[in-house]
Amino acid sequence: MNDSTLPRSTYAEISELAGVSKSTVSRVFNGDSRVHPDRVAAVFEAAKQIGYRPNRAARALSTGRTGLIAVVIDDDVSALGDPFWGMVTSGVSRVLMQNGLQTLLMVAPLDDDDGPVAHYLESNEVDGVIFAQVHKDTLVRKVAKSGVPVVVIGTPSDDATDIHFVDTNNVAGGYMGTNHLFKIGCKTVATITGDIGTSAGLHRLKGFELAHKENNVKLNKNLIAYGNWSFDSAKILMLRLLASNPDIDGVFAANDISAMAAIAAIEERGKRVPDDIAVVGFDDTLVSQTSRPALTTVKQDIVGLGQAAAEAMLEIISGEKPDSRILSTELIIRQSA
Amino acid sequence: MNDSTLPRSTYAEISELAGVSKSTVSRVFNGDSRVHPDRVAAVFEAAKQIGYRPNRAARALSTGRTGLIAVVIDDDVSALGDPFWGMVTSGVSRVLMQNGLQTLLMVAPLDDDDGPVAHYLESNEVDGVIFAQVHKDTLVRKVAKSGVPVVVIGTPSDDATDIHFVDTNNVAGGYMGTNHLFKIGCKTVATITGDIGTSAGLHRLKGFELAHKENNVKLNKNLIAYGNWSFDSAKILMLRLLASNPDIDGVFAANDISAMAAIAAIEERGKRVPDDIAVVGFDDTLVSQTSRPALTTVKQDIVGLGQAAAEAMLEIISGEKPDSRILSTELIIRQSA
DNA sequence: CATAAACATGAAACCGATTTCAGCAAGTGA
DNA sequence: TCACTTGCTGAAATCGGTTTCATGTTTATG
Repeated sequence: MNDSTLPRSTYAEISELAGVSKSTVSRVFNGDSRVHPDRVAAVFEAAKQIGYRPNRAARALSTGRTGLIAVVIDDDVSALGDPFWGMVTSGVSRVLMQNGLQTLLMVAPLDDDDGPVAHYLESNEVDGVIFAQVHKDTLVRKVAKSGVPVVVIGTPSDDATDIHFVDTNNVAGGYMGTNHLFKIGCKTVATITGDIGTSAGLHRLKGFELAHKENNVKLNKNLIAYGNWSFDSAKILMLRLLASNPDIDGVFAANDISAMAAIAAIEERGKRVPDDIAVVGFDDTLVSQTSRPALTTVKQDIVGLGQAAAEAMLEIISGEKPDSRILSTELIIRQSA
Repeated sequence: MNDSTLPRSTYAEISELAGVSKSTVSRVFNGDSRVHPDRVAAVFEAAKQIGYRPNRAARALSTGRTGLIAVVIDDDVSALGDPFWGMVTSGVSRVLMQNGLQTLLMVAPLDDDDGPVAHYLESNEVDGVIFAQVHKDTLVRKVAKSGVPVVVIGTPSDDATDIHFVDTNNVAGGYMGTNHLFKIGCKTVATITGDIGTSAGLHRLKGFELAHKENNVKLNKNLIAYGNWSFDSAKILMLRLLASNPDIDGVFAANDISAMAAIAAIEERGKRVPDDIAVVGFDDTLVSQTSRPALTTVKQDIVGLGQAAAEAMLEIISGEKPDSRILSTELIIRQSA
């Protein structure tokens, strides 16, 4: 059954060695203040001596808490190639680990709210769930309703106000990027959106529209191309935009990868960046530094987003009701605009 | 204690509803063939009716298996920005999930073989550990010795032959990339290595050297620049190479990011890629498709690497002793060489 | 000084599965 | 028909912690 090569160590052994009961051992390890200092010392000493390691399964069984937080990432192709999610996850993992919790990673389709993933999340196998890249929030709502603490990275739809979320200020970011294009003199600014089924995609587009209003530029719907974060879609869209609107002199792309695609399309049509057309991206991932021309982009704190989500989760678990957090963005000016 | 909002469901309830004992319920769920078909049906029917969900903690406590596999990724800066590890991990996760196991992600420094991570891994909290990005294998050896199944992504040092590993054929890949440069007519080929403290970095360099031998080109040690996978280090090294060896006409970079950096450095010095200097990368991550000129690179199956690691882990757990697997590489010719 | 309240502790029940062991029923062989 | 497998089943022990409850000991209160 248990055939570990390590010597087993249990409360029973500590209790024997320290001359106290299992109950007292448990109290000591859980910081119960009522135990006499001498016993506390004896227990710690005994534990150290036999190299005690707690058995989490046993603890989980009796407390109902597993010490695991699931991070659920939507399993579509774009999730894999984009370093974004790895960075978010490492931010989550770092904070959780510092607090004695472990990160359970689930890369799975989120549109199935009755599949194995849904069952797993609802079954108290984890103490909380952090959702990322949400298109549909039916699964999120279902899990939240089952009583499991939930934090969403991104902004849930308006009618899910009871769900805690952490997000980048994508409206401000979209505004910032677009506004920069107007400020450097662009007259005809197009955008390649992200997936507007996600809050990030939608909000960045809102920021784009807001910048038009603030700069008293009439919004031309023909200059909005609806993409899905991917290089291929963005490139096709940019080529189309150039064909139908030859006077474009600025492009705001909803992520760095789309911006790269836009630049590729623009140069393919014999125009130059930034001289003929300026391009602004979003994310400030590695590509924005490594591309040529280096990409002017709206920076978001990706690792910080993961950390904030984990911190929110910790607060919720400890019974607090934290406010949702919106992280600010910053314009990084390089060469492309 | 257990205050889930879901109705609790246990073997006891099934047993009552189905009119059998808990023992029989357990046998049914574990596929014990001795149970009478009628009872099996009754148990499944009862389970479905009350919406039974197993409690993994309870199972873990009595079997000693947790159903968790840890993926341990070395926590240095390069791990974050590089999409490589996210892709590997998603490959692992997919295979494990298909087999009812969960992926526990630990992003942690691997040089501490007596810290909390080490203790956790040795404490039978997980059924197996997959290590990635290994510089030093002291922790790996320690965990393996403690009796926990271990799979390494990468190749461990020669004296750790008992540890199972899964790797890309980096020597062949390095050869392939370098050989291509010779085949297209390059005479003076430099390389920017990865971290040669890792097997991947070292083996790609070996492949570079091998290609020289096969092409009867004398190896010039001055053309080897020792990098660490990062953009910044690679760019500085490339600038140095150009300064000291003005006749370089080909560069093999140990990863795509370094190749991007090399191209940036080359163009900064007023030379053109591939006309003046051809550049080959390694990985075939997204950047190699999105860069301009598009990067000629050695493709490795990154997701497949994760999948292979997970499959090896499954075999080890089920008592087999699988052979270590070496995945092949493929040259993807684009524009940069 | 008597009584109540606070404190410190151990015995035992409990969490929800798995597994051993014993026992009953049916089938086999002599 | 008797002894003996073989097949199927349930009671009870077990995994390693946590928690309740009862008890003995101090300290505070009137």
